[in-house]
Amino acid sequence: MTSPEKPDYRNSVFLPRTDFPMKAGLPEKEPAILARWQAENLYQALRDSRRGKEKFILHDGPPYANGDMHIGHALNHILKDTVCRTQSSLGKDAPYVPGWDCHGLPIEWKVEEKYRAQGKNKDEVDPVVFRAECRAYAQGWVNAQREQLKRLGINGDWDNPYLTMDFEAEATIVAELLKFATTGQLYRGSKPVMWSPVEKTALAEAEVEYEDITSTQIDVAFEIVESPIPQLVGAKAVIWTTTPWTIPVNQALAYGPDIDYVLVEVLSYGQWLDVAALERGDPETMAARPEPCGVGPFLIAEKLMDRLSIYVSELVDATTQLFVAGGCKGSALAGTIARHPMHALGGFFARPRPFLAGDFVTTETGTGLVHMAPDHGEDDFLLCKANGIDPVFAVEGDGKYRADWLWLGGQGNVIAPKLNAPDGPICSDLREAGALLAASADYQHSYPHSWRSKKKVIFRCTPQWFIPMDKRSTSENRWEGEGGLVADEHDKPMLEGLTLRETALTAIANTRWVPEKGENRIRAMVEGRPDWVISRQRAWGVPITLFVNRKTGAYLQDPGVNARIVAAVREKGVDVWSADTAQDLLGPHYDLADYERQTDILDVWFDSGCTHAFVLESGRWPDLSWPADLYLEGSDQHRGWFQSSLMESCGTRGRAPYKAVLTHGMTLDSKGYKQSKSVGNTTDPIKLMQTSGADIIRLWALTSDFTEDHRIGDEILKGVADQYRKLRNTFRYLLGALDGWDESERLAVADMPELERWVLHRVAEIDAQLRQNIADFDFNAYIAAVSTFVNNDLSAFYFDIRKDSLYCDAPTALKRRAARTVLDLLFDALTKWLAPVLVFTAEEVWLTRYPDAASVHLETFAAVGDDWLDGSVSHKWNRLRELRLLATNAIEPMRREKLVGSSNQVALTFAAASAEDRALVAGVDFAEICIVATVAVETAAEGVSVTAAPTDLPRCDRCWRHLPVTADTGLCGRCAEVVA
RNA sequence: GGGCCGGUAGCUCAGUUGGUUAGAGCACACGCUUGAUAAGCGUGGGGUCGGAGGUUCAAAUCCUCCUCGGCCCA
Repeated sequence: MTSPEKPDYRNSVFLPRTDFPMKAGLPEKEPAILARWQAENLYQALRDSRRGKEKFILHDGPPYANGDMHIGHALNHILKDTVCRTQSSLGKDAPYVPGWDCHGLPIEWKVEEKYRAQGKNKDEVDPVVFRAECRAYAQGWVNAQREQLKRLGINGDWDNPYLTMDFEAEATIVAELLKFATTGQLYRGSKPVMWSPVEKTALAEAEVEYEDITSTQIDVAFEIVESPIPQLVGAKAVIWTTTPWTIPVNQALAYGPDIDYVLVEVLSYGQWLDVAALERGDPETMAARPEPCGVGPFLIAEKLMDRLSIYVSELVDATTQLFVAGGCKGSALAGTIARHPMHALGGFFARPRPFLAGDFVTTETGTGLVHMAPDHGEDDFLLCKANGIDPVFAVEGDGKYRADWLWLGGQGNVIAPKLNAPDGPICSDLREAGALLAASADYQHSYPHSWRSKKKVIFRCTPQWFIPMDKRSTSENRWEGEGGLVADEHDKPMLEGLTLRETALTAIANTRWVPEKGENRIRAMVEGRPDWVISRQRAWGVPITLFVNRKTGAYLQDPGVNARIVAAVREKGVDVWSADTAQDLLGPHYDLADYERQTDILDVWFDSGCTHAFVLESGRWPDLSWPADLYLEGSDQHRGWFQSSLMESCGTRGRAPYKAVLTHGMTLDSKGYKQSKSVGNTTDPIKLMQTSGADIIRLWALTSDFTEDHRIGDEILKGVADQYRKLRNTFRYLLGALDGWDESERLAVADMPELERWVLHRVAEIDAQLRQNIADFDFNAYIAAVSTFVNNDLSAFYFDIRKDSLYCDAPTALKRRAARTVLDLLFDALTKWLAPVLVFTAEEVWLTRYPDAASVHLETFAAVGDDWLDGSVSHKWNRLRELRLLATNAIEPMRREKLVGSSNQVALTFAAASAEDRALVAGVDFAEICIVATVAVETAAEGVSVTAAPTDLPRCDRCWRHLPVTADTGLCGRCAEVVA
């Protein structure tokens, strides 16, 4: 109860007043702000306001147009948006043209799925119709993701995004491919791919699933016909396989160079044999040694020789004994040659089967010797290729051996259990040839199956188009077309005699990688990568528009034909590459009958590798230019887009299409595990926008260390929301304290108290730091700097001290005017600093203060006054804050003992040995700084200490400070004047 | 299985070329304020720096191994 005689001075106090609510309500508010931006065309307005300014070109890596935005997309786009917005805050022109990757298998799949649901087979559908469906499907997801990204507050040219399926883009991709063709940087080779004999098509890894099956395992003897080790000649190398059907395509044997091998004789003595004595070389036993029994001797890994005993006893009789007649390291087997069990058939089967050293050979299963069919295995293919052995394409697309194959020609299917069975044709023939040591249909293992037909798939070599990594460029095949020469210090055309790999490695060295470790990663990958396979046997993509001469096997290189093809694609899209149009595209000088029109399409990575050409260089987006200042994607893109773009650009322009590359890590769940829908540990940004708001997600993205893998989860988001609330309340306080602000209040810095000058000094310091953080793309440090400033310097210190002046001083008081001037400057600085991060909240704050103003996002950072940085003020106030800490520490025990409540009730005694400290405290209103009643300064013998006691002074009824007051009014002198 | 990257309070992050007792913010606990009030201020507890070994006068920091997790590849 207020006593009646005491007037209530509440209404004479200038308390903060604002409509800006403490509770954000972002999910409702953000869409309204978005609508406003859309209505005023913020993106275009920003371009207009930065016209002619220094550019910063971030080139958007295209997400795949398939499915809703997930947290990884959200993070990636928030970072891109923050980069553009912060660059824009510095006054640069930082356009952002978003794009999508639209071709490729996953989309094709979804469309096929739809057909299957209708009981239709993809093969029955006209490719033109099929591609139109794919196009529509991709466009649908482009539209969906576009809305989701807009909702996140990403500022971009959403009305004019780039799509890799635009006819213009498709034409550019074809043109880029033809540049590789023109410079001789394409060749047709072959490579084993996953192949489904049922669907008669190549499969991608994602189309394959693994199932447990039981296969026939066989052990086969290959007779050695030549070897640097004479004892080996005539011996039988034992191999083991679970795919008997690959034996008719065998071309070599592989051994492990470090594996120990033994030559094992099989003795049939018919009675007990002292093997130990034999191995000792005991002469008596040796003399009585029986002749080998006719099978063997066998070459096998020492560790696996027990395997022999399993079946030799069956082959000969139960009394066999194994005798190790010699041994060697695998490396000694180099130069050894065997012959195929079916060598008698002649031709292919009569060729020598060399022993090759393979690192992949282990002694975990089998015999330590591996039969090599380069047609049907990755390891086999690479090892044979390195030794000059090419695939023979004996198995056709339907899984049958080709008709002219000497052994089993026209038979198959190779995945049929019957063909591979122990009593099937392969085993029977091998048995007859005396080469089959064992066969049993009992090997259980996991084996790839087609995701659709559920049938087994095989590895099968098929012809593919490649871009060579190590072919030396020559003057006649260097590309010097448009875009080839760019004025840039790093730019060097692909030099005479350099390979694509060398050019790319140089480009990597000339690129800024953020964080730096990204450079290691991509360099290692480029150093080790094989030739780029650019062909796919698919429908939804950009065709490999090559005509191959049926006689010479060379692809046609005619600028006129190429120009016609590019023009046709530009006009009509990829459908224009068809059998019907082929002759027209070839033109009158060539006869289609002489040429094989390629029907493969391009790897979608080639598409994405061309975006720099289509988007930056084409002029279609006049705000953009080539090369990009920055590419910004997840660290997985070192293998993906960063590399495809690098290869494409190096092959055609001799340098990278980017000056710098920023990578972010993957977003994991709260425990650090990978997010996956099936585990159910995903965080859905779309839901989060509906419950918490986009600004919360944005703040999360930037407070995490996004350069590494980072986490998201409820607890983390709660912390982010707390941090958001602190920032929001700071704005609320600023708005409230600046209520009724009038320009006439503004005071020059020189007229301000030192406390205000200290705040401005801090603003200047932070401004400099933030600019550095922007240059480093270190947004984590950026937010931390702003947050710490708000918490420590403002909320806990400056605001707390200045409440008295703001609430109780007369509006004309210089101190209050100085404080309000600084609050105004702080409002300006903070709003603009946070605008690139809390894009919605900053706008809400800005428009609350300036309802008729244009968007805060058109602004640049607040100008820092020349006179703000002040080292001596900074030094002095840093010390004062240390001394203030002693004061708060001294007050705390009194509070606990209930001697005082508010610090205003405290009388401090400051004792210091240092005259400097004493002068410092005496030279300022230290009571005001500590928010206490009085401060007495004393000289101490040593050190510095602060003691606290309750003050005797009465409380002013208006300002609540303990001061001398006039008895009748209950007011201190200051308040009496203000009230009067 | 291979290459690369990472593990610092409950959470998010700092931690210079090795150099005092490893820091900040948030959260938590306690207290103050009740004129920023579903706010603000103060004080406090909390870490064998993933584990083990090594180098060194000295290790979160350098080396080796192990472990957990991630990306890419096989």
